[in-house]
Amino acid sequence: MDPRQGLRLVLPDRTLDRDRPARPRPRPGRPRDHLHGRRRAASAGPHESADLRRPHPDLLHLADHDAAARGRRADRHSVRRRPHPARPARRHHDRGPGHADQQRGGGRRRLDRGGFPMSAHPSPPTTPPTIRARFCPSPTGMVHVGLMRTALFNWAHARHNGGTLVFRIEDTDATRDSEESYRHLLDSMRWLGLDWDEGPEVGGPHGPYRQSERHDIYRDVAAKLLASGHAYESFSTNEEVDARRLAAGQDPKLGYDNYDRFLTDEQKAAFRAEGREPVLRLKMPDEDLVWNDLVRGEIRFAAGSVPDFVLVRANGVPLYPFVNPVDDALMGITDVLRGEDLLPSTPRQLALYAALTDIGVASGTPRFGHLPYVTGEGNKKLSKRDPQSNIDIYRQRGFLPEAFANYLALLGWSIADDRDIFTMEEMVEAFDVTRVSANPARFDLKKAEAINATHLRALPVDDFVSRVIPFLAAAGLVSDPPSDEQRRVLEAIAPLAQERMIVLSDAVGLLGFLFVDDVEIDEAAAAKNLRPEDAEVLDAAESALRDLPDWSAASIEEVLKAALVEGLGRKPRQAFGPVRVAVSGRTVSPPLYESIELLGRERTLARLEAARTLAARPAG
RNA sequence: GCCCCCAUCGUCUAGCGGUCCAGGACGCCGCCCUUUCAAGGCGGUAGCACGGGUUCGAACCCCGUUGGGGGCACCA
Repeated sequence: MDPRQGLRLVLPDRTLDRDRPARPRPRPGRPRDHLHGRRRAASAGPHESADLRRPHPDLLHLADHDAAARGRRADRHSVRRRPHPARPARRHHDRGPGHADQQRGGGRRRLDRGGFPMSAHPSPPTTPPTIRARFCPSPTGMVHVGLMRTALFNWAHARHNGGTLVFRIEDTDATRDSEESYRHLLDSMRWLGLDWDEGPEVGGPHGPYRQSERHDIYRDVAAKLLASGHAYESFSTNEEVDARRLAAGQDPKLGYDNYDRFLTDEQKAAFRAEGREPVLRLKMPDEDLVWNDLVRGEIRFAAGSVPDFVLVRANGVPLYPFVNPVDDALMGITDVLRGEDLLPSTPRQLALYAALTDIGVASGTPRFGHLPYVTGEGNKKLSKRDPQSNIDIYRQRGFLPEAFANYLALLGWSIADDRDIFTMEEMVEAFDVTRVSANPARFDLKKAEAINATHLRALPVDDFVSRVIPFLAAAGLVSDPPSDEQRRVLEAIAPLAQERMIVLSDAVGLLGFLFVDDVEIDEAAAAKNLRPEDAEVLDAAESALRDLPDWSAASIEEVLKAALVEGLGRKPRQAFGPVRVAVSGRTVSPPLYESIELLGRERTLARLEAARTLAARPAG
């Protein structure tokens, strides 16, 4: 898509006028809602849409929002919330005196709490806006499990509410971004089963969806912010700021001191004459910045605690804290679900949104929800350095995407108090951001494996077979597609294999012996079960099987028991151990008789013979 | 240093002021089943960080302490 097109679509003057707050008749329900968000409407649960979409006292919501922006007490203007029909709000996060009354019985975690972002106008909407969530990673390096958990929750949130998921690529940092990583991101999304309604490769009305193609848009918005007085040019160097703070007896760590807000034209001209180019900073409002976090409740930053921040570098390159909200605004994002690490930057975004709304670029402030960290060993957040954080290793080991998503979902969310296995569909049906936990969650490989094993066992045989084939093929055990004979063997062994596997790649070790001419016998297994005194077992087994007329698991079991247990007087454990190792090369295998049946007489006898030779060797 | 977030078994969680001497899952331990390994069945282990309030009643609400984490860029 042509970058200019996006610019034309969103930034012409009439667009700016369209939603001006001053205008008497706003348009609460956007026409484009008809294009999107209808997809899942039918599958949305019976009650939650009411919660999200019911007509609401939007004036009060607006007051709510504006109060926050103005530093008044938001709660004073809030409405008592109607309890959720199915589930009342669960906690009260409000802090400080004077909040309790407002919250009692209502809770602050209802979705409608923060007001409808897109309805910042003084007339009740006839069609409540649909939810527009987004996922906007930057394509640097490998794909992180925490990142995909964020993607999952955004996806589930959008799908549950019959909303739209926008996928945007934040590739403004050319030095770190790579095309390879971009492709990898899309691929990982698709592997996990997360689809998007707007974004790369699917398009949409708010493109382009890669920031690298949107520079003109940012330039334009920056100019408007400057012209309207919301932003100003700043010439101070870090050294100058530090010096000023020191001189005032303050800690330089306080950061920028808003000094350049008050520069006169003469001063600016003087700086330019020196050859200095200004950065563009946003003028932060002089009030508390407050919002009602979807997962954490009310969060407040005191007025003056956040300095004026840089929107655009001196060299003209726009920065993430500027570009991200601008895109969200232009793309009509209503719900921002992102990592907890971004929480401290939210007050700046709130201020930016207020400015963008004022100049007509945004039509309100979205709801924010800050998802807890995914941590590794210890309590540190899982870093990109940690090999455990790379989603590829799970995929390569043969985690099922739906099982991995299931586990990821458990990192901060639960479907019920007595259940933790579910499908993607069930997650969509039940997902409620408001019930996402605020505590960091440790990534537990053991649990992830257990969840995967459960999903694996539940797979229909043919599904299991087709998923396991690529792994066997990669190991050179079967062709892909497999031959008829290979398929026959696979289908027969599948039910027995499924309950012995944790990940798909386990099939290589577990089933390999069925697809080769000669097994390689594991040394430890041989040492344990192919000793000289075990030779008699192999002999007896061989003669019992040589002329067995009916080569079936049942007959094999019958003659083997007769020959080894009754004939040799061995305990079952001693009787079948050597045979198992001879046949499969390992001490652990699928059930023996079925394995022998599938192996066939010829290979079985040959392996018994070969093992016999091995066992007869003098120990050592 | 400043700001912010978080706090229930080892881990992930349920808990929404009485139904909780706290429920589920993973892990771990034991038993049963059993040709191995699993699966399955049964049982067990283990937790409300601490201190003050509020209340007839607190895991739950408030305050504080402690502990953990994160953020404080012309990175994203």
